[in-house]
Amino acid sequence: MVRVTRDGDGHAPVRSVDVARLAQVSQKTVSRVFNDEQYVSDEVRSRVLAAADRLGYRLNNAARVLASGRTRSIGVVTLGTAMYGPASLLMGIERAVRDAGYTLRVATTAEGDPGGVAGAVESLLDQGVDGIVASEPIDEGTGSVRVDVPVLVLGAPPVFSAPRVVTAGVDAALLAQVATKHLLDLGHQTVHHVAGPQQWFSARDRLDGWRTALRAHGCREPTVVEGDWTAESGYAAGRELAGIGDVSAVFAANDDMAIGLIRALLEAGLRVPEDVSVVGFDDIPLAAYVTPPLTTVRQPFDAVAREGLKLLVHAIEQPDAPAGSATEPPVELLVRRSTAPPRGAARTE
Amino acid sequence: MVRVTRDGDGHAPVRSVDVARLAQVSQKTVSRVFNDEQYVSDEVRSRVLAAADRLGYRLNNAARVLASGRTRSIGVVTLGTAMYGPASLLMGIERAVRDAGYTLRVATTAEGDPGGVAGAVESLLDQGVDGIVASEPIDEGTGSVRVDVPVLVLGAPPVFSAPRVVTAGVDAALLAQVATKHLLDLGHQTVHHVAGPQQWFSARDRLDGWRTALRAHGCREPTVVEGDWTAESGYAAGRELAGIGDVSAVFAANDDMAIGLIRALLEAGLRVPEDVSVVGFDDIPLAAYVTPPLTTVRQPFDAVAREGLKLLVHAIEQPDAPAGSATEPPVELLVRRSTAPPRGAARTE
DNA sequence: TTGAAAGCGCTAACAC
DNA sequence: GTGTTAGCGCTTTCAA
Repeated sequence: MVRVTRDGDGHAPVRSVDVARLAQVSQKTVSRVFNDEQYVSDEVRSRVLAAADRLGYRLNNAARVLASGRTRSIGVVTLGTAMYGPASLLMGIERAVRDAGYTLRVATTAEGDPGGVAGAVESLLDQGVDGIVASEPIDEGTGSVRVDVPVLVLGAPPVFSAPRVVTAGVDAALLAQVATKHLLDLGHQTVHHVAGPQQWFSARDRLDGWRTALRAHGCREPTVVEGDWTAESGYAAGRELAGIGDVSAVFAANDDMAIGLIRALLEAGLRVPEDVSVVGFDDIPLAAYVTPPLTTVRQPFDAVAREGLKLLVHAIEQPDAPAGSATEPPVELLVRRSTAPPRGAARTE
Repeated sequence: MVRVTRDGDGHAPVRSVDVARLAQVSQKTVSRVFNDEQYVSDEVRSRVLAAADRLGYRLNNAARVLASGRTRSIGVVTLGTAMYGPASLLMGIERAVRDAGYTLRVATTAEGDPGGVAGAVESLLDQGVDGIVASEPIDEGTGSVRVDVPVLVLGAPPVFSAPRVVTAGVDAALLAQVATKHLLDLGHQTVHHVAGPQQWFSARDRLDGWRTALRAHGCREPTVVEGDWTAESGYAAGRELAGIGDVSAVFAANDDMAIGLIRALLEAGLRVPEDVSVVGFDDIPLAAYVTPPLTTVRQPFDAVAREGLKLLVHAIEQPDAPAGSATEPPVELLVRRSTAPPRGAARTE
């Protein structure tokens, strides 16, 4: 199913001088018009625009970048996956970048790709960007990468050495704590945890939050089962937990794993939430529609991207001004139907 | 949660002449080394590399693009959403672009954004790209956009006027037909359809495939319910269908809507698949883990992106050679637990 | 195998 | 308000 259409070629490369000649003005005036500079009379402006339109003129970006030293583009390093979290963050970044008047360059890293983040950053730098966004970089233990443009790190500590490193992100530990506390408040003796891969900073934060909540309630801390964010790994974790026997509440580090987990519990003959309560993390669009509808905490990806980018653009455009700070987005716990008080209420099993 | 680190600045802009001076060669020789051209002795090459390394030299991309007229970058126009389909396609494109030795520029359109695709294409052209990928452009009825670089259209007819327009995509109609036929073969009298938004070509193709299958079996064609790809709209469609009464099988145009649909059926007291069978479309990673596990057809996003990009790169690099053609990916129907023979077997209700 | 010269198309700094 | 003059840092001839 492939069609190919051949079409006229031979386009004459139109430059600003050509437009200038036709409009009977200097080349610089054309430049002024196309940069929305002041000091151009309306009459000249429209003459230039008309000429440009007639010739099909388009400003040459490479020449502009070379002459000005500014690319007006921002590069983002992200994990090359369609998983809801990373993809949402990427889309939020794209929107924010565009709103700020920049263009976007993307470089992805595969998980396990050695020197992935560092390599991706190098490639963006080669392409020429005014700033870089590292979206949920995983811990590669590479020490730090030297970069000469401002960097925004989303969802991780500042692992770069750059003129300016700005970080933003939700307080994942706090969200995890809220999720865990919800289960504890329901009366569960303790809460098991299906964690994300521990090279991810956000996975560690969630684990920390879970642990904090348990300690605050003086609960014993069950062994953690580690997944890889996929529903499949959640399913495997679910089989493992179903085998243990005394599991009454589980906090999964993301919704996908929570859904896989629930599936495994169901297949093991356990009902959710009657026998086991499950809380997820992210609030993916499907969370409210799976069976049972999933209780979870929301990650405000858009807000994080927007806030972070504001800081980055500030660092790019006012290199000497102090950076502002991102406002903390509100915590949202969405209680749906996958959680309930433990069986037999206030009775120990 | 924002930390800012201030770091040394004052980087001297190192140019190839600086490297040349230090290595005691001409600037052109430095250029040769960095472009992996031949006719450079090993000794000179290593001297240049050493000098470049010492100075921290990095080739200026804008200058290179300006002088060569080639950007070695490809732009992609995509819908700015984290939905599984578009996001998967984007990730597949990114990988394919990188493998082909190009860099990626992204421009998104919001649905309903007037002149969205055309505007996004313009912006990519302004940035300078050697080729453009239109990923599932929706029908804007804008006639055609004039572009002077090759264009790859994914999942839609060639709506551009360009030197070369190449299209690739799965045969959505065929997949939809297979999905529908599966239900019919199970013994269902007819199959209802929850369609995607009809400005999407792929939504229309799925509708067409469904219709074709029904006709081939001589079935009556129930009224179509149109959703917007979200689980929420699938849920709404489910409530509507549950009200009808004689629905025994439904083909949803994507998995998200199928999941929302199932939720609504369940809430209306209908069991899936005992009372109603449901088939989705996409095979999202969660499909196998929701309850009940969803029968669906798989969209091979990666293969489509890879095949399409091969054609695009070919069109960019050999403008005069005939375009090859994409090999059709195999159709995959994944029968899971959301489909079964109708209640009461071969009996009309 | 290496080098010299001439732009690529624009913006910046300064005149008028 | 508008024009002039220099580059930006590279690749492309063409010589040597």
